[in-house]
Amino acid sequence: MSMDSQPSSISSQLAPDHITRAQSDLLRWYAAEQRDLPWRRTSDPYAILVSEIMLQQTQVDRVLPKYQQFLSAFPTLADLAVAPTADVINVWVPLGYNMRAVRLQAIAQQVMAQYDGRIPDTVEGLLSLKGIGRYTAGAIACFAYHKQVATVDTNIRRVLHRIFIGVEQPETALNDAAMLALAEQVLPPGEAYNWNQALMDMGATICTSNNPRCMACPLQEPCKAYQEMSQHSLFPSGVVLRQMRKVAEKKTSYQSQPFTSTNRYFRGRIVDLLRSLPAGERITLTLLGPKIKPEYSDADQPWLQRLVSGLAKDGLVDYAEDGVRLP
DNA sequence: AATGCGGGGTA
DNA sequence: TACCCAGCATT
Repeated sequence: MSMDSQPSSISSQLAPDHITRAQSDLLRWYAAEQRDLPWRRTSDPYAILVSEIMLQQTQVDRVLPKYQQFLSAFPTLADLAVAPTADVINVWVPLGYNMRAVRLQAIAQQVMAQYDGRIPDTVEGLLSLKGIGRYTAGAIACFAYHKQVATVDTNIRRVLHRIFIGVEQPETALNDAAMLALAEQVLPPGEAYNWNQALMDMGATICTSNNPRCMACPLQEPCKAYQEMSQHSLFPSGVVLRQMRKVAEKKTSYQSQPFTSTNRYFRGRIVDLLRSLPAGERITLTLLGPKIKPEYSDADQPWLQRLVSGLAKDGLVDYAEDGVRLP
């Protein structure tokens, strides 16, 4: 067999006892140390959906209060589907990535229309909803419907790499398909829910990106990265990882403009300004400009118009002749 | 494969 | 300051 000249299947190199050891160690740790999170106390697919959209690129601590507020404002999928979009955008502050709010409501509307109000329970069905990618689809299938599916987010990617491959280096990075294959290979039968949650708890509290607490880690023995680093006396690991990141970053380093001059910054300013207006009220671009940019001049009008058009295209604002407002 | 998209917390 | 984060869609 000469088929694996490519490292296309890292999982074929994994020893079965290595896998089972990592599984039992991590599941035992999770049983004792798991975080108490509200979306782990429910299997309401709608609540899980809300939590997963909020958690995209957003830390748990920041989602916690907003999760409760959002469910109070829109207790069911049907409530969310018929709510004014402006209300949804208003509740979203300050989570950021405001398009998520619009897409979440669009998902609710699509599920009402196409799925009789029932959120799909398969990865394939979930992927048909705009705003739900492979991670979120896997998470909802697993956490709401207890399907035995693997799913890979940034935490799980990092933790699996360190346990089963070693310290992350540019050459050892797996592409998405290979990483998902690894995640499927090591998924403990019948334990997908606990395993996926455990990997994320591990990544968030012990096996962090820059400064992992390896000395407090319950997987020292089965962890390839730990063995690697201890062999070369590379602890404390945070120093090593940060150093490696610096080297990797050198290649792609570029001079970026200050955030407060970016498109993204001003989009945020505009939406935030519109949120402060009385419900339904529009504001003209001429009045809007100086409110989001102190040194605004007439020459900036085309710039502002492009900005607002972009927001309208994303469904974040309602842009008409006589001004702009939340949709 | 690269880019746009928010915002707050942290070293 | 720069980096980080339960990603996704678009190009």
